[in-house]
Amino acid sequence: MPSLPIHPAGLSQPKFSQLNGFASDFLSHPQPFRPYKVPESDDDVKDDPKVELESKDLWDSFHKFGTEMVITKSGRRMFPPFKVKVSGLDKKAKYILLMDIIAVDDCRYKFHNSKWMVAGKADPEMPKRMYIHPDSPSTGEQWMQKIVSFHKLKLTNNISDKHGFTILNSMHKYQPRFHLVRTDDVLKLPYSPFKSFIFKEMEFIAVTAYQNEKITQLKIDNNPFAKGFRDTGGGKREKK
Amino acid sequence: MPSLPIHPAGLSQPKFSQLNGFASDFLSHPQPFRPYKVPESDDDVKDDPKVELESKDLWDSFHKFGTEMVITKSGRRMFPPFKVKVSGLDKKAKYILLMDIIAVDDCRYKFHNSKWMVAGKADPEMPKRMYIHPDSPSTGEQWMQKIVSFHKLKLTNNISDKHGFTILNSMHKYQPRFHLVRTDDVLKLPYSPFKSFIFKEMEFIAVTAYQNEKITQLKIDNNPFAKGFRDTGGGKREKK
DNA sequence: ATCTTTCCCACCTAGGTGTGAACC
DNA sequence: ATGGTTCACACCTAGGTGGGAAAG
Repeated sequence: MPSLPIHPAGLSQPKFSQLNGFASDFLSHPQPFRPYKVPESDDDVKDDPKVELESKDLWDSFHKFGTEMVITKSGRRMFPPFKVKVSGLDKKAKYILLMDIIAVDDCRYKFHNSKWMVAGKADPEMPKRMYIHPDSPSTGEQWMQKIVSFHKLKLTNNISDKHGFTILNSMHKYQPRFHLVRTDDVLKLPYSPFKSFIFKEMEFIAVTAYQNEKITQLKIDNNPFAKGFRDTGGGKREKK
Repeated sequence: MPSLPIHPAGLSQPKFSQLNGFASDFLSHPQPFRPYKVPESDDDVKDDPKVELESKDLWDSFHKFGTEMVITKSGRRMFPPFKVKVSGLDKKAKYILLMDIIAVDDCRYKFHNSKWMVAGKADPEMPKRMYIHPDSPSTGEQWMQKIVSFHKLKLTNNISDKHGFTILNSMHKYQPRFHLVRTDDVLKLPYSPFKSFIFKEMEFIAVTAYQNEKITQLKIDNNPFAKGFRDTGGGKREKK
């Protein structure tokens, strides 16, 4: 066997990526997590995680009118993007950061007379996937160093989706959640201490086309990719 | 501590990513690897890795004229991109795949009278970084499933580069190498069995501007991002 | 003078937006 | 008739090309 002199001049941390950062199926059934802190253990006095939602003001301005998120067959990102600042982690410990999206209630909605109203019982929900942040696992120090972004998560209404996108029902209400798990390996996820966070202002209704024009305008005004639809300056379209 | 019901409906494999897939500095000094196969051990009869260079014909057509790779301050990809098909791995074992680029000789070159000639002794080399494939570590099965691409590697001549790009000397000759390490953790890299591969047709001279117009033409004809410079059809430029 | 490097540019690829008509 | 969904599209962001003038 030839033996070349290799000099690894610097090596990075284990991360998640590919498959759009999404999940495969070897742990495809709901599993309970162990509580985050077990008083008897020595391991858990080392951190006290705090999580702050980025662009809270922007989320609030959407939430005020009733946030809508478009879902498409080919997959659509959320806007605003879900980003958090994390602090209070154990710098040396490894963490996996995840998010998922759960149904808020058992209702189907409709937008009638400029208002969202209950329109019956919810359709059956598809099993929800966990979106593991592609940098996972990383040390507490690395997570706290920069803003953690989940903007690559995609939503779809295609129940046959093979990309690993999050499948939602149109005209149903959802709540994103954020999970912080202290572990160095995905395989240990189900048995590792964790903490979960919910930001009420991130609640939204999934739609295939925007219902509330105030929401449409907020998207256009704030999403750089929709700049082409702005009245002012940059865009080429004029309001009539 | 609130304990939300989490259902991880599928979890993916540990990967590398971010920092452009590049290295940080906690293992920043050359280290010897253990030989790939140790006869006394049980662990090593499980695989017999084979590696095949993708687009070998394209590499050959460049190599025939003397491949040149542009290096810039802001970082430049290689073209053709380095891609391999891997086979003969242990499906269940985990591997980390890496590449690096080493100086071929101790010479500085110049392009004179349409030929590359030695023009003196080489300039001092910067320490070379290992580029760890962002999907690392993954199982043999996953690596063999699809073509493994290192196209995101970037070359630079900026000795102060902070991105983790590979720093090369202009007008010097280089040889990319490919390394296959059987391990599930970067931290174990220096002590894990490995195998290295070299493709002679990937040898190149680093330049800040193309010297051989035949190389320029091959790049334009084959790199999709240079389509704008093609004479034929798609492009808008006309040769004069 | 000659050779090499730098910078901005037009021109691409790749892919994220809401639109509005068509479809169901 | 109504309401929800789909699709091609123009218009963006983001970033990978070599050219050519200017600089070193």
